[in-house]
Amino acid sequence: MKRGNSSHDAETAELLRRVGLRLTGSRRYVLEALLQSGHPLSHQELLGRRDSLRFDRVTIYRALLALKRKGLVHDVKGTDGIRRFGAHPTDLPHCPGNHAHFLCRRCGRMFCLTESPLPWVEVPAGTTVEGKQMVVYGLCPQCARREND
Amino acid sequence: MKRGNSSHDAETAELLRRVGLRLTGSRRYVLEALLQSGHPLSHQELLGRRDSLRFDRVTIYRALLALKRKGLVHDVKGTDGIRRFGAHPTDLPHCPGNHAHFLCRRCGRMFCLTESPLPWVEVPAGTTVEGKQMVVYGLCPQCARREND
DNA sequence: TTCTACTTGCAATTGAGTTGCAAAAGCATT
DNA sequence: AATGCTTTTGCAACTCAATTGCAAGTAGAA
Ligand SMILES: [Mn+2]
Ligand SMILES: [Mn+2]
Ligand SMILES: [Zn+2]
Ligand SMILES: [Zn+2]
Repeated sequence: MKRGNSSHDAETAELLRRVGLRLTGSRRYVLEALLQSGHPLSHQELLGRRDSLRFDRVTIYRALLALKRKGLVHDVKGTDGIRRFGAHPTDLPHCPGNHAHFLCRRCGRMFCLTESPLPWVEVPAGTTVEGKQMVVYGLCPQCARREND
Repeated sequence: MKRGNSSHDAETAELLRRVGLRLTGSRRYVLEALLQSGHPLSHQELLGRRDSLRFDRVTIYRALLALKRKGLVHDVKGTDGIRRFGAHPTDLPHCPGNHAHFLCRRCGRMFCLTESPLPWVEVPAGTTVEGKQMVVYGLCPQCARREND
């Protein structure tokens, strides 16, 4: 499968191989996009990115699920009901998304708040905790400026 | 509009009046249900509760929105994409849902973790924070027991 | 009782995400 | 470079939460 040649191209191949995933066009594209974008992306945002290199919607979903299952990306369900996926910065060995995320209600962009690790949470005895997520929402700096034009 | 006579009946009327909402059957029913249930309820859970007293799905949605707008309930969007609403315990004067919530991935019940207030979160300069939510997910004690039967 | 603004029911619609299946492609092997 | 097995892809259909428009009904004030 043909690919555009971009900065993380070799890196994505190496990452996919390392976790035992086949190197396919959609996976390289999605992982690449998540690495380049400085912030988590929704399925919808991933669909429209380049005019060449078009994949089916379902294929993008399945690529995301594969990357998630192998721990290459983390995901957050926003207060808007939309799931966004972020690649882990490759310099940090294991940052499995255990930080808060900010969601702008106006532009819909999500940002990792990597400086805000999630707190320990006390749960009732017998409860099994499998994960947690925190979403802070409001207006990003850009949108806050426009709001009071 | 006819109503079942239950424990919080007078209380709901008083609450609705206090915030300037008209006393309608659907609002009294929804608020009552949220007060009685010890945990937040989804729209779907609210629909099936009694056989008498049937309201349209959309009416239940709109009742929830009204209660939310007036601050009588708080809401959380679960990692399963379903929004759940919880009444504020009336003894606490203002507990606007600023605590973590647990969501069981098996039975779908959500619980308020009122002992875990949400932490302060640092955001980039210029950002406007309007709210935040934290969802801890896994298995509730009941479901955890059944999982290894 | 009357009036009016607000609320409800119904039908249609949006949009995220999932499922089943046949065709296509990755990759290890010959 | 061809073989063969397994995984992945594209397509169409589907599920399900939530929203919208509008006409009919109702709460609450006068
Ligand atoms: Mn993140
Ligand atoms: Mn709560
Ligand atoms: Zn924004
Ligand atoms: Zn459970």
